[in-house]
Amino acid sequence: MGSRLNANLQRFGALSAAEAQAVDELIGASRLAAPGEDMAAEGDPAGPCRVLIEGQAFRHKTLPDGRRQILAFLIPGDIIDLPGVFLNLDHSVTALGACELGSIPRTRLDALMQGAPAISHALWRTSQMELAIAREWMVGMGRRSAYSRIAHLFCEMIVRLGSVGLVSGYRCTFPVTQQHLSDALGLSAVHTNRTLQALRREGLLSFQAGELTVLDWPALQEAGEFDHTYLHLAGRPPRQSLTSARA
Amino acid sequence: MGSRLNANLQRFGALSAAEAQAVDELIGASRLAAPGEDMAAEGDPAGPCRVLIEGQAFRHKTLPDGRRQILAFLIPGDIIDLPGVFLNLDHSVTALGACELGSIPRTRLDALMQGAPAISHALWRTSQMELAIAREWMVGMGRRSAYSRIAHLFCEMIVRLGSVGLVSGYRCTFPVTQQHLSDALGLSAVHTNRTLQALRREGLLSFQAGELTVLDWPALQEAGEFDHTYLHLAGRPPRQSLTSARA
DNA sequence: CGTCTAGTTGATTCGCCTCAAGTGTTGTGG
DNA sequence: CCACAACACTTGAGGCGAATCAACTAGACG
Repeated sequence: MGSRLNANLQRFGALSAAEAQAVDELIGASRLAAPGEDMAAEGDPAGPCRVLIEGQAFRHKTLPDGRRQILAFLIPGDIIDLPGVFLNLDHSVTALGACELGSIPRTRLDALMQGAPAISHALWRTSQMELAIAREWMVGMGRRSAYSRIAHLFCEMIVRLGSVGLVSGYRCTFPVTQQHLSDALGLSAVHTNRTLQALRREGLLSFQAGELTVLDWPALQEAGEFDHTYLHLAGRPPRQSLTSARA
Repeated sequence: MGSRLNANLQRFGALSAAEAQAVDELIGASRLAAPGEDMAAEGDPAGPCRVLIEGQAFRHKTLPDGRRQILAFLIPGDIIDLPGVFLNLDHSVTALGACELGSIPRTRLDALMQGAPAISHALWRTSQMELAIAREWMVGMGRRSAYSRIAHLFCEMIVRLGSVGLVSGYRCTFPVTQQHLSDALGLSAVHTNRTLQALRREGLLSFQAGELTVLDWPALQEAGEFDHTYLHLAGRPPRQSLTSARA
């Protein structure tokens, strides 16, 4: 369903029925990506613009000696190649679990960005939201403790996944290993492990086998100094469970 | 001179003469900001879109207890309010030295983003470049040592300022205190001080009174693991001095 | 069953932080 | 012209958070 893209673009404000339909028609053939597959690599020239329809992925840079920094997690509805549309890609994108990808022809995209102001604005907003998330990550890596950082990331994923209907009962799929978490937060795997244990011990969450369950949402937010406003999702922490297809 | 904006937008690719003129005519009245003045604060609603014509500034978030994270440095030609055009601002912007600001009416901006593909694309590229810089900062804060991070930031500023003609002889104005550097890099002021001393001791640079001079550009790049490609400036490290007005 | 990967644990080390003074410079008012 | 703030920078001492090194366990898989 391409309408995941619609769900994404309309998180900030509704599109008209015609526009929404135009968005759905954007997406051509979809294809699958296997877990761990590199969907894009550093230096790739501009190509088609792909959308993550199902599954999760991450952007990352890996240094020559193996150190890796994860830059963003992508969830259904996110646009993979927005950076690559205008500049050469300066990082890689790898699938976490199995992914389904949609593809938008460049000509169609260009046409809409020129001719459909509402869609163009929606694309701008998603791009600025990615920047807003990056800024919050910088605050975390620069100024927050490991404990806070981990809590904050989990809060963020709950709200983001919730906004596209992938959270129910404070539970969601987040198929990352502790090593992924470490690389996203700038920590060692050992320290991430111990800190995760502390979060579990305090009863804030459970996290195993790629499934995250928040057990004490207020406490987790406080631990992470989490304030959802930077996500610009009109204050939509998961109050009631937004049960959704195949959550 | 509004043409600083043109210099910025055309760093990636030329605009036609007519487009360049349209860009220059975008900017209405300019005004001055005093050193340390907050030019925008967290939570500000969308307003006019301002451009930094002269001087430098920085984006930052300050936490309730006083910890501060600097998110970006803005240099002449940079657009201050790009994040605020589409979403409420989630951070503050403060002048470093004295600044001159130009202002673009929203209606004019919207019209150009719809009607002038080349300008619209140039805006997209600047936005994606800001994201690219943010990503590189994440790599630094997550995975690089204090020594590397400082070196990297200085390399970045030299290349960015060089791309708008504000570097001559590997020397540029960068009016930040050690505290600013610390807040940008996620370090304590004490440690920044000691690490700066190391960089000076090794003869890589001099940095005092807001003026940066790179004494050993190859060594500084190596120390910072600096690879300019993420800046997408067509590999323009400052070879020959690009002397410029009032540099 | 061996092998692989993810997670866990302990011991040790170190990069960076915090606290606490002290220096130098600038600006300001008496 | 001299206190004296105010600020940026510097230096020393001590401590903690997180890294590193090194096993070891447990489940998944062929």
